[in-house]
Amino acid sequence: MATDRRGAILEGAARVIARRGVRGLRMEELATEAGVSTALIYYHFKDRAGVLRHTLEFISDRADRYTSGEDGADGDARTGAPQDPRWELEQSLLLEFQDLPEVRENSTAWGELRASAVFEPELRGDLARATLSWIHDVADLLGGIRPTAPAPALTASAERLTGLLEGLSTRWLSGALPLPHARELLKEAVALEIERLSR
Amino acid sequence: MATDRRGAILEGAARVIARRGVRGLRMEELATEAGVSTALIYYHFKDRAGVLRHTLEFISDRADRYTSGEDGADGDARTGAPQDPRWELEQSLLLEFQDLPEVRENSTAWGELRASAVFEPELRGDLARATLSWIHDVADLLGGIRPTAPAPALTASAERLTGLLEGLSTRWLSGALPLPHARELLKEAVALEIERLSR
DNA sequence: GTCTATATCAGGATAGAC
DNA sequence: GTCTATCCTGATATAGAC
Repeated sequence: MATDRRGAILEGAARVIARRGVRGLRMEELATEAGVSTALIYYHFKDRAGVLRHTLEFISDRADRYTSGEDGADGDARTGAPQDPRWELEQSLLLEFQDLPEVRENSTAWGELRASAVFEPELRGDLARATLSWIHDVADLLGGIRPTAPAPALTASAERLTGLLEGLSTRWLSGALPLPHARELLKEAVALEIERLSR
Repeated sequence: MATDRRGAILEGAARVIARRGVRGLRMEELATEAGVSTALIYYHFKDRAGVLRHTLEFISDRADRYTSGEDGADGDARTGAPQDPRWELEQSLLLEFQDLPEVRENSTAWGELRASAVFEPELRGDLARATLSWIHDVADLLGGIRPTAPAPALTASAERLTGLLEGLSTRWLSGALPLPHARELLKEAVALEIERLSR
């Protein structure tokens, strides 16, 4: 749980970003949040942009962790038993729609980074890499469900599902879409894509 | 084309926001862009927040205008002839994926607005209203294609399509998704939803 | 209505001690 | 590695002349 200062700063940054947004991140508020001085932040991360970059990395690692089931909500991961692939896909997508602090932080920060990348090209590289690997993972899960579907079709489905997820997520976080409804919409989309891949 | 200063400021603000984002809008850059002094901006709009409010209003009015076909890309709107409903639906969605300055400006500003609403609850009201009416319009178009589909199913499809559109739009604007590919993905999603509604 | 200053201040960044 | 203190840029906003 990061007793080291560096880790504490990153965790603090994730919380502050979730609260204020990337553009609302103030070095001093972050210092207070993490219980350190501003100078220490600069010592570890060079400048504000450095904080942002490393926080993005930190967040996507964390998302990988909870997405790949190590601490799945149902504890099913403890049994080494192979999961139903469709159930696994749904879970991995629906995990993003939970009202838990860590999930909310990740979603918020992710949305912020995505939105910031529109104006800050230096963020795009990492973001593109993370997105690509996410799409790839989802395509793999789809491939587990429809082994005969051609790769490009799997990728396209994964792009739509993850794109929809991002769109709905922002609506959720901005209070425009209740969580259960978001989950319903996404589940139905999964059903449609799976059906499509069997043709 | 707004020869008056006030209009020039709003047009300039739309351009600057598209370039720098809502949070990157600097009063001085706006002044230069619009060819006026900063003092004049404050004279007309009171403060930075005032500029933002009026610009967003300006932008959503403009989006209504081009979305409702007055200057459709093909000029088909001049003939009073009833359009093919599916073609009409695709057009109205794909209009958001064009690399024209005005469209880019509107999409960018809309994305910014949506992202800002996550942290600024006072923006949520207008945004929710606009979103709802958009969803309603799309559901109507879907109803024109599948007249027998029940209303809730139409709404759900419209929510998914508009949600996907927003998600893909941000990816496009952040350089993660080429425009033609975004269009393909969206078209296929339309096809899937229409097919679904016929069951 | 519009401009040329300029006051004011927040916040990013650094120096230097420990 | 970490802190205290402080500098200084850049951005909002205002005063006052025309």
